Amino acid sequence: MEEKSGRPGPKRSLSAGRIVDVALELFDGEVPSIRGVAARLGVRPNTLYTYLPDRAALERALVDRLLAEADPDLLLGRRSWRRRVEDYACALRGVLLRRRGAAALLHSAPMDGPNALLVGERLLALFITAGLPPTEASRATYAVIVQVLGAATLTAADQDGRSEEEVVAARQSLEIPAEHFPLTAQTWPTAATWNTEHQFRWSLRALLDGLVR
Amino acid sequence: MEEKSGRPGPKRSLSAGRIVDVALELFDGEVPSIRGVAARLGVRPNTLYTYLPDRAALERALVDRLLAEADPDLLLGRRSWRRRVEDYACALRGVLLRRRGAAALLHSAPMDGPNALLVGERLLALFITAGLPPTEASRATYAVIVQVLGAATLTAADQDGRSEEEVVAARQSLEIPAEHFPLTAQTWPTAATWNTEHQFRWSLRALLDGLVR
DNA sequence: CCGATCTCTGTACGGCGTGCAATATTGCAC
DNA sequence: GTGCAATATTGCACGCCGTACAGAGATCGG
Repeated sequence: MEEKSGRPGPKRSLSAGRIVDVALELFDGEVPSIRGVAARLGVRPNTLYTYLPDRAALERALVDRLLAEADPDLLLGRRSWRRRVEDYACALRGVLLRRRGAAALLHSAPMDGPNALLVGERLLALFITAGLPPTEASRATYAVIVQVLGAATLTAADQDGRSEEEVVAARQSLEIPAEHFPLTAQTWPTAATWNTEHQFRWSLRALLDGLVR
Repeated sequence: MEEKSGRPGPKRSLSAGRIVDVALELFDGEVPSIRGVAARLGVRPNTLYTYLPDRAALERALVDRLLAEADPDLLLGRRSWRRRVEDYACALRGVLLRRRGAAALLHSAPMDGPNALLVGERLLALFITAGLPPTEASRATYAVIVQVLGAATLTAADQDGRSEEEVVAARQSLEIPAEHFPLTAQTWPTAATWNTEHQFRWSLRALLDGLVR
């Protein structure tokens, strides 16, 4: 019934989707190795090459999956457009921080998967709602993507598995040579919170202010 | 005369600095391998471990070198503070794009080297000049860093060695399914220019507007 | 001159991505 | 049913990678 085409050869024991599934499951800070994924699937490494051209394809597929873990429907609804952008951005940030290293991955490949397009479309709609002409709305969309991914990547690198409180405490106790960097030393209590969700929201709000000024 | 301490053992044939030198020279999209650097130095790979604890240390050292390639003095002078931020940001972007992959590298390690601190201090001073209270100036500094590194990283990933014109042309000829993403399709000519310096400056200006609103 | 100390090398281990030929399995045409 | 062509999976191999470890040679203070 649901047998696909009448092509000869043995049945496939896997699928690209299943491979990405377990790669995602194994994902922890880094994209798992081909051999690691194969081992978890109880299969020789080369078997994966039946389903994927190379490791880069696995990475690309992972990017799209990860993007889908933040619910794009947060960009819909009847809340204010700013609220929706903020909520979605925070959700995405959360996903990228929980999956350590995911941010760097997202950042390393051009995002042209279907999920990326969907998010772009909805951001675009939001900015047009906010009164921007289409051209500026497009630019604003990219600016927001940059800010969200950039912040998530830096925070993920700095965090490295620790909780937000631990990271702040660790930074707070850093010694800044006040004779060379007086302003930095003076404002260091704030700089210690650079990688918090609070700072994330603050930056995002500032950017949105500037975009619709 | 300049002989260091009277410590036994043969003279060192290298130095950490020299290693970073040739690593930078060999850098092209990715941090060169330990073995590659050693080969270029005419030495066995393990020799490098006399000067560096591990490969991560090489990466960290490279980050600081790369950061220094954009002249921090661009943040000084008597031009308007906005102009200085913009000029420095563009210079840094240029460095990160010329050295493909450098952006991702900068982004993957917490930046706490001396060069990073210097840049931070000067940005801080600029925002205080602009009238922000110290706490907000600190936050603004980070927001700018995020935007610059984020944009450079995404652009570097998308560019992959091609010129700006080639990238724009390639994106322009992409087919966007208008029935699913009407707004995206409509504004695609703009989206094709997302990774240009022009868009970079536009986003940065918007962010600065929002920061000092 | 001795012994301590340090640099550099030889060798090796375990991991990686992946190319290639062989093997086993299947569906289709006859 | 039988043979054929297409296919999935494997075994093996290659050339990379980072780096641990022990030993050889150089260079110093005493």
